[in-house]
Amino acid sequence: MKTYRHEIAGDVVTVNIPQTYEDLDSFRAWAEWAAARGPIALDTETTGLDIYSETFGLRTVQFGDAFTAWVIHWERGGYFQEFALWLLRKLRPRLLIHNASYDWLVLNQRAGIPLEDLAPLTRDTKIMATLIDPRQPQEGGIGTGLKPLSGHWIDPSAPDTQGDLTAEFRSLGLTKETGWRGIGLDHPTYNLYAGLDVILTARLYPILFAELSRLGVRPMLLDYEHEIARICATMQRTGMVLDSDYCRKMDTRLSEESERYARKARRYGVENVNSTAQIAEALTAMGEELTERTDSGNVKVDKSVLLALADLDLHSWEPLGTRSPNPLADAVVRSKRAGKWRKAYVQTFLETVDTMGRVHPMLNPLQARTGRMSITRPALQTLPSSDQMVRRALLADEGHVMVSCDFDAVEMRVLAALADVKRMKSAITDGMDLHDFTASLVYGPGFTKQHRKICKGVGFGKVYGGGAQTISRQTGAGLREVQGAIATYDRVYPEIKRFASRQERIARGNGLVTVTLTGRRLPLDRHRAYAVTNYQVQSAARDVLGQALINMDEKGLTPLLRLPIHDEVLASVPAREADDYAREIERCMTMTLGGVPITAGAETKHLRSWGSLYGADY
DNA sequence: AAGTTCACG
DNA sequence: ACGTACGTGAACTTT
Repeated sequence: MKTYRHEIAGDVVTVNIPQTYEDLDSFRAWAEWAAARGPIALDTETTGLDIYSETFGLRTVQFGDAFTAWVIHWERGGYFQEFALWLLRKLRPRLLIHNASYDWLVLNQRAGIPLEDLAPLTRDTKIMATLIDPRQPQEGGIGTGLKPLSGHWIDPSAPDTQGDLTAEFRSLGLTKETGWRGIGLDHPTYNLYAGLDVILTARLYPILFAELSRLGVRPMLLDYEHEIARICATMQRTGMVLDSDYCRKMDTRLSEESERYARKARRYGVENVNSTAQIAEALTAMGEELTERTDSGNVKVDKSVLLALADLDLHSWEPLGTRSPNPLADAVVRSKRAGKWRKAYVQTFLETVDTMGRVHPMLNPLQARTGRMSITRPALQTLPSSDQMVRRALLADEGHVMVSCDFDAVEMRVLAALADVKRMKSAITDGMDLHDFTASLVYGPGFTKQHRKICKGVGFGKVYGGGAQTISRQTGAGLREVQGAIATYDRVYPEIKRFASRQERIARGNGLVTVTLTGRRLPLDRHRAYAVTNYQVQSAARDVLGQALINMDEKGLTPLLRLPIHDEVLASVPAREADDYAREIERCMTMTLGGVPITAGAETKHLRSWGSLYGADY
């Protein structure tokens, strides 16, 4: 047995690395003893984060408690794998994992243990930490990584196992990317840190548990988050079918387009279309007046500035006919758009696709401060929606069609529920269009389309905490008119202002933390305490989506789910019963919140591509 | 590392 | 007293 010792919070802890069958037998004896006493912490070391690439490998599986860790060299195969599998399949102790989704998916993919088997055994210390404080260190929080949490709760001198290893990689001539694969399986630091991670996780658990109960966070919220984590991990495992041939054609086409317009920009002196300084200088030399400034005071040459110079509508890119188009501005926006679509989307699709032709984006069910989910590599929540070109690359399964189901104006409904806005609630219950109803209250029955637009803008302003200026800019309506609309809005829906000031007062009395309907604790930034309304609304809307996912899971729909997108769910459903599935998804997304009906509408064009739901048919 | 821009809800 | 649009991921340039 290879053994390392290390001091954590004044205790000497032991990291065992079994080398022989006899060593593994000792591991088994320890596991049986430990499992009888409580949960066992688990972690894995892998060759990288690309779980679904062919070359991905599971290197070690670590188990441990607060004093002892066992680093099992999975990579050595044979008995090493058998003992790890014995623990997970036969002994089945309760498990403590930091960021469980990752290890579930790794063990599912490389050890053949379904995540459905592991999830019910698991408590995730990252979820627990996020419910205590969701902020990252740079936002003024503790952080939710194992390193900052250990430093804060266990031992300020706890090693930065990842950071120190990265330094070790460099001294071995490896990089952050190649190190996890290239470092020797017997490297002392690698093994010591692999073991310390589970010891730290084991120590974190009781501390975070006590902290959650001290703060009064309901155990139900913790259970709910673990369910959502399982559902999201399942979606990640399933992935989405990619039309790779189409992607390659799109890659070529976008590359040509980007380069063609870049050449045109070069004729006007812009060598690099991504250089704001070059664009500003060249446009000024052409006699354009650039009046807008960025926050730091530089000349602003973003899309809205450039499209105006190119005489194009901000959304449709149709000619406006208000001035003679500036050819450089036109070339720059076109080159940049093609370049971005290619680099951020198409190329990431092709880089991340697995051998079965599926992409498996990473879903983080609890990423934003408000609890909102995020999706990365590829960032499938942010694909262009104005044009179906990029979304066309993603398909429903063979024999399936794509369905998307959106909540109806969920944030306004959540606001009505949380703030108990009487007239809003009855309008929603009566099935009226909320912005029409508001416009009729503000402007009378003869309201115009422009009036409705202003009221919609004011509604957004309420949800986001925006002022008259921003709403005026967004809606294009005059400042005075918007100011008047806001004043009337506040008169007809007086509960919103009352809710906002009440929530802000409570948060200030609670160390600048607002607690949501579901018991989520959301820290506010001192200078933006007004954001409390948005935090409350955004977070409750996220929990409505979470509940919908759980409803769908209970109906056995999880294998069909593809993506959660804030107020929308994307699913791949059998073509023949598509409409039945669409109705079932709608039912799962329908609920009431504080007496307000939350409804959803599913859409399908009975076609395979996601792009089919946007514009023309494909 | 900071700043800018652009894609989404 | 006043007024503040919210939350993300990703690529790229400049420093």
